[in-house]
Amino acid sequence: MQKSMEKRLESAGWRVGDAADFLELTDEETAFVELKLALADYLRDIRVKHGWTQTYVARVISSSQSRVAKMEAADPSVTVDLLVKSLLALGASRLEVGRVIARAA
Amino acid sequence: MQKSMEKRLESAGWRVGDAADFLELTDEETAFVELKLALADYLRDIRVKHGWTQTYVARVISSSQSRVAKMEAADPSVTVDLLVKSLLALGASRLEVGRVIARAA
DNA sequence: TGACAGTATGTCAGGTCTGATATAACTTGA
DNA sequence: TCAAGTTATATCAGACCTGACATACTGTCA
Repeated sequence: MQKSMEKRLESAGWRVGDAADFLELTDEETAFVELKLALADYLRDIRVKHGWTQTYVARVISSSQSRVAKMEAADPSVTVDLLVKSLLALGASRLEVGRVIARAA
Repeated sequence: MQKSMEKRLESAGWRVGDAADFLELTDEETAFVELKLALADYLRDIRVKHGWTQTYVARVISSSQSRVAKMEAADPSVTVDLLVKSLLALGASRLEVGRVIARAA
């Protein structure tokens, strides 16, 4: 695993220390977090591409600015459900969502 | 929308009546439910293909038989998170999950 | 430097989801 | 038909997630 990914995982609220510590994450857990990170990144991409603020996005998806920030950070308190619903609310298609998830890790 | 899909949505706990009632479901909501149904169907496919019982799957994913049944029925009380985690626990890859979601509605 | 817009982080009450349990319904073979 | 195996449905306490709010941080412009 690359350092950059470890950093993302850490800031996403997952402890990633030395090799021994890292073994605490099973393959499934890693896959799940990466999947969440992919959705989170995509959410930010869409927002930035359109020049929207987190506050604006929050209004569109009936949430709050702070939660949008947490979503983009793939915070552990954010579910895949919320990410997917948000993406759909912002106009992304089911096909798009699937492709984002399927993108090679 | 086909009758068969309306039936799936209904049994998944979503009210689908006449045309007017149907309008209560927004496009996003429909896309989200269909996404869940796709994951649910895939979970059942994997299980049946391997000849596993719901009880066995429950043990593998550290859950209960009743919840596996609800998952396969795409019950409203089941989240996408749970479906995705379960699929990953059963050996499905992130790529596979993405493809299932992306499959044309 | 200050003021401002935007983003990040911490907290929490209320609502939702989860595994577990009980039990009903369905299938299949003898 | 009965019994055993499997799946479906109902319920609930405890765990978790959510939007909202407060506040801190960051960048930018004058």
